[in-house]
Amino acid sequence: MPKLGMEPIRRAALVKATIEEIGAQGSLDVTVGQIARRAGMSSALAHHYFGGKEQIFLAAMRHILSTYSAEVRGALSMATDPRSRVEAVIRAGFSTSNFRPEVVAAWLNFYVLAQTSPDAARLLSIYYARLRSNLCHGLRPLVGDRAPEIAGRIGAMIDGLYLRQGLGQGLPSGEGTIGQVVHLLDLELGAAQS
Amino acid sequence: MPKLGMEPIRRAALVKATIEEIGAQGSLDVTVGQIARRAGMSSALAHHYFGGKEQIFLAAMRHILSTYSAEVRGALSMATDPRSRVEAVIRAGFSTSNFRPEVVAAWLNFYVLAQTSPDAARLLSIYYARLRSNLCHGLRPLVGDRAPEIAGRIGAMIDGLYLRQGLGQGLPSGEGTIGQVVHLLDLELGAAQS
DNA sequence: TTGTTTCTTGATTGACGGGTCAATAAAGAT
DNA sequence: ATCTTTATTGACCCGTCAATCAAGAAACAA
Repeated sequence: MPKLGMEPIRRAALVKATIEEIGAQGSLDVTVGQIARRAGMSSALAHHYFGGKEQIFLAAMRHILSTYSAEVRGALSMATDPRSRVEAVIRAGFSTSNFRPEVVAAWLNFYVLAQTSPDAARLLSIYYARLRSNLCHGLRPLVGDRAPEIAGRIGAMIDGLYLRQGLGQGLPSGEGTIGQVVHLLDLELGAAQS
Repeated sequence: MPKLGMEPIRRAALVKATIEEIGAQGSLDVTVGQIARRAGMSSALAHHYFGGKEQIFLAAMRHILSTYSAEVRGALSMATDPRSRVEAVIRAGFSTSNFRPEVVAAWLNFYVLAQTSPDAARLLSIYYARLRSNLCHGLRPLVGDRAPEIAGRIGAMIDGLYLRQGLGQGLPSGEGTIGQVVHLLDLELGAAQS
């Protein structure tokens, strides 16, 4: 049965299974055995390819982050004016792929992991820096030096809405969630003009 | 050595030790043994008084929530006009006692617990309902029917800033954090007037 | 004194989970 | 044909941890 060149296939399957398992179980405590079973292999093979549980999680996190980055790039490529740039970043953050319950649950899991794992903390800070940079890039032509603080507030609200969604305390419709952030953007732009 | 009437003393010591241990260790995974050792007793005694690990956590969460409620009541008692009522709620949420790293870490822990424990989820929803109610009560005289959605945005930003603080990605000064939310309040009030 | 209740812990149990290892099997290389 | 590399797993080890239990020690009641 052993086919050659299995490594990338197995790694991708494990990353996919990790995200699915977190979402399916709802819990943030998933075992390597559960992930491996969902991916159709033994837990020993998961260890063979990744070395440990934490590295499996980090690989899943990198996958989510790279997907997110690609979506942001795609959305930005269609934006012409600064205002639509900012909206593109917000919409990408709340895109269906990022907003699926299992991905939100994965984010919560990674938040927890970032408390103890320097690698996870580093990845998270990269995400924050990128988000800030993307928002500032669109905001600076509109509000100048006030861009960083406005970006901070928008980012905080995105995180807060994410959290509530993950806890099942958010609004039922995800579209309304985007509207909340866009509303904040409107307020900030209106205040900066005066 | 056994003194009589130890139960309330032991329970309070365990609640205090639970919060301290979460903050001291930084991690969200604390064991009953660590909590009991910090409280100066054996893990068996902790089980004797609380029955299980989850109930220890829930007791600590209830303590934090009741402290928070008392602070909100105290701050509201000194507010006269609606605007200062809203600010009082915001300031109480970011009071030094709620904003200490160990309390923030405890909140993250309870978020995680709420994913699996119905009791924890119930407590969290009570917190959310109270926060919404407190904010709406102050906002309604100012903005009328728009109070609920504005309260939702303010609450989301509070949560988001909490999250960043817990992850060490927030601003160094907690005072600036309050300013962010007050800034949002100003924007919302200004927009509602027009 | 003789129970009885309250407090307290060391020792133990049982389960779970991450990680390792030897062994097996296929595919290619020499 | 033999050797090496890659793939794969079942079985096992070891540590951790929640929860239990039996027993001891102090205060109190009879």
